[in-house]
Amino acid sequence: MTIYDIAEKCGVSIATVSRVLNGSSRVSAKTKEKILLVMKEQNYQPNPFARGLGLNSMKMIGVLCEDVSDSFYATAISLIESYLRLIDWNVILGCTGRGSGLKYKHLQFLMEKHVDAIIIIGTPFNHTKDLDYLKNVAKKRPVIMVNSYIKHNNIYGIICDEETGMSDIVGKLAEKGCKSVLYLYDSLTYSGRQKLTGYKKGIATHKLDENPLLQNKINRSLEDVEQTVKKLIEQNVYFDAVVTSEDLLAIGAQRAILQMGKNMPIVGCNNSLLAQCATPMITSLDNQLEILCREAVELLTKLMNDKEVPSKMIFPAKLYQRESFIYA
Amino acid sequence: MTIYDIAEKCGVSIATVSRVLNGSSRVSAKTKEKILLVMKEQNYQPNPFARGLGLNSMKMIGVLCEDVSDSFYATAISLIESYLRLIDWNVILGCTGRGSGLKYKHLQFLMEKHVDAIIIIGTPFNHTKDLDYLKNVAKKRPVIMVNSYIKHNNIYGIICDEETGMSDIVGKLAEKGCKSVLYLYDSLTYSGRQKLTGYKKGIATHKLDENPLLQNKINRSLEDVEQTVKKLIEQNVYFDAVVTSEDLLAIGAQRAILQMGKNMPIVGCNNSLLAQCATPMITSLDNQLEILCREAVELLTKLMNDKEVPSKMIFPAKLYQRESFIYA
DNA sequence: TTGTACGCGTTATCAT
DNA sequence: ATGATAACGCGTACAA
Repeated sequence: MTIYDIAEKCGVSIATVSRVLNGSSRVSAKTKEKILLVMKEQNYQPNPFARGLGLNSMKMIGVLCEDVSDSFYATAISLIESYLRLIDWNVILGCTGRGSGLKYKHLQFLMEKHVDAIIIIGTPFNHTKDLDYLKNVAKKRPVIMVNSYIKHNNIYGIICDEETGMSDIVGKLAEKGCKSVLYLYDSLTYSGRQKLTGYKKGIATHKLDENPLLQNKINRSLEDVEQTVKKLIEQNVYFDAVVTSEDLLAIGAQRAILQMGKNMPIVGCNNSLLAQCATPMITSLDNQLEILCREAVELLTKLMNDKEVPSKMIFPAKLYQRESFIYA
Repeated sequence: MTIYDIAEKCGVSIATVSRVLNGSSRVSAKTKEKILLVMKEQNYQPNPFARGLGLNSMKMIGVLCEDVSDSFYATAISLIESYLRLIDWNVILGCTGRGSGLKYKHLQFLMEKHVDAIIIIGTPFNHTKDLDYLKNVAKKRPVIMVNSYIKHNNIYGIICDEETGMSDIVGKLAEKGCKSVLYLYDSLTYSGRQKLTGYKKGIATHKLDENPLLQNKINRSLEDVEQTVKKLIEQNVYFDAVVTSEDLLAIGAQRAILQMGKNMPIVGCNNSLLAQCATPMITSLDNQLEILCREAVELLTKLMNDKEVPSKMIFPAKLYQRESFIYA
C-alpha cells in the first residue's frame, strides 16, 4: 500500500491524498471523506523512510545515558519516553556505559540515524574525544542535558541544584549537633561535583570538622561501602553523621554502622526505591527528576518551534526525610 | 554532503561510491582509496532515510516493556540494548504502562517506524485489542517475547522456568519444616501465572497447607504489603514462610513480620538490587535475564539470516540464597 | 479544489 | 572496473 495505490483507488492524485494525510490546506469534504475511508479500508500507513527523506526527520529523539539498569537513569528515561510519546516522538535509546572516551561512539551511532535532537541524562563528558564530538553534534542538533551541563552553543542544561540541597543537609546536621560529617561518593559527574561542592560549602559555613579522611571516593557497591565504613570506624576516625552521593552508598553505610553498634543520621541521594527498602528507611535528597524531564521535553518542543529558550534552568532539590535521619 | 558530492569530487559515478560504501563487489584499489579519503575528508555520512527507503530497513528494533523505571525491565532493556549495539542495531523504546487495552497503541507507534522486529519484555497481552494487534504485527515482523510467550506464527518466546523454580522453593521450605507458605503476588503476567502455578504445585506436591487465605494478590507497594501481612498476623492466619512474586513484596513482608516480632524464611523474585538493600538481605529467585536477553538477540540475528530457530526456549531459574532464608 | 512533476539520497540492475 | 538510470514512497511548488 503506497500513496499511489490509495490515489488510484480514489480516482485522485497522490497530491490530494498527501494533503488529507497531512491535514493541510483545503480538500473538498467529499473527497477527503472518501480518501480517509479507503485509507482505513486498506489499512494504509505512509512509509516513514520516504517521509523522513522528504522532511529530513523521522521524529526520533536520541536519548543517551550511562546505564538504564541504574534506577536513576531508568526513571529519567521512563519519564522522558512518556512525555515524548504524548507528542508523537520516538526515543532511540543509547547506553554508553561508565567508561570514558567511548561515549562519542554512541553519539555517533545516534547521529547516524539522523535523530532530531539528543537528550543526555547525567552523563559526564570529560574525555576530550567525547567532549569534542558532543560539541560537533551541537552544531547540527540541539543537545539537552538533564542533570548535567556543558556551556556551549546549542547545548541546554536542565539541572537540579543539588549543591544547595547538599549544603542545606549539612546545615541541618549541624543544627542537630553533628560535628563530623562523613561524605561518601562514587563518581564525579556534573551532579557528583555539585554535591561534593555542596558538602564542602556546608562544612565550611557551619565550621564543621574538615578532616580530609571524611571525604571518601569509593565504588558503587554495597560491599565496598560497608568495608570502607567499617575500616574508618576501626581506625577510630570520628564521625557522627553520614551523607552520600547515592542511596546505595547510604544503605551500605547504614548497615555497617549498625553492625558496628553505632547509630547516627544518614542521608542518601536520588531518592530511589532502594532508600525505602532499607531498614531504617533512608532519608534522601530528591533531584526532582520528574520536573527536570518534563521541562526537558517542554524545552525541546519550544526549540522545534523556534521559540526562545533559556540555555540553563535550575530547579531546587527536595529532601525526603525518613527514619535514617533521626539520631537514635 | 551526498553521495553525488563525493562522486563528483572523486571524478567517479555514484555507483562506484555506493560500492565502496557497502564494501560490495570489485572496485579498483586506487579509486577505492581515493573515495575513502574524500569521504573521510568531507566527513561524509550516508543519509539513513534514503538508505532506509531503498533497503526498507533502518536497522532498528522496537523494544517494548511496561515500565522501564521498574528494575526488572530496566535490566532487560539495558542488556538488550548492549547486545544489539554490538551488531549495529538501534533500539526504539516503548513503555506501555501497566494498563490493559492500550498496549496495541504502542505497538502501532513502533510499527509506524518500520522497525525490523519487535522485542517484548514480559508484558501481558490479555486484552483482545492488544492481542489481535500483536498477532497482526507478527504477520509483518518477527516478535520476540522475553519472559513471556504467546503461541502464534512468527512469535518467539524466550522464557525462564519460574514455575519449577518456584515449586522448588516451596519444596525447600517444606524440607525446612515449614507447613504454611504465604504467597504474595501483584500481577498475572505470563511470568506471574507461572510463579503462581509453581507455588500451587509445590504446595500440593509437599502436602502443605492449602488455605486460600495464604494466596494474596496485592498492589506492588511497600505500604500495601506491610499492611496486608500485619492484618493477616493480627487475624491469626497462620503461616511460617513467605514467598512473593517480587522482591519489593518480600521486603515489605519481611519488614512487617519483623515488626510484629516474628521471624521466618522469606523469598522474593527477580533478584534485583532491592533484595540486597533490605536487612536481612532477601533470598531471591533469579530469572536469568542476562541469558534470556542474550538469547533473544541471538535468535533475532538468526531470524534475520533466515536460519531455523525454535519458537520457544526455556531456561532454568536460579535461587540466590541470602539471609532471609535462614529461619531464625 | 486538484493534478503534474520534481526532489530527497540511496541501492541495485543493467549496460559498457 | 565503472557508469547510467530506474526504483523506493513521499512532500510540495507550481500549474491548471
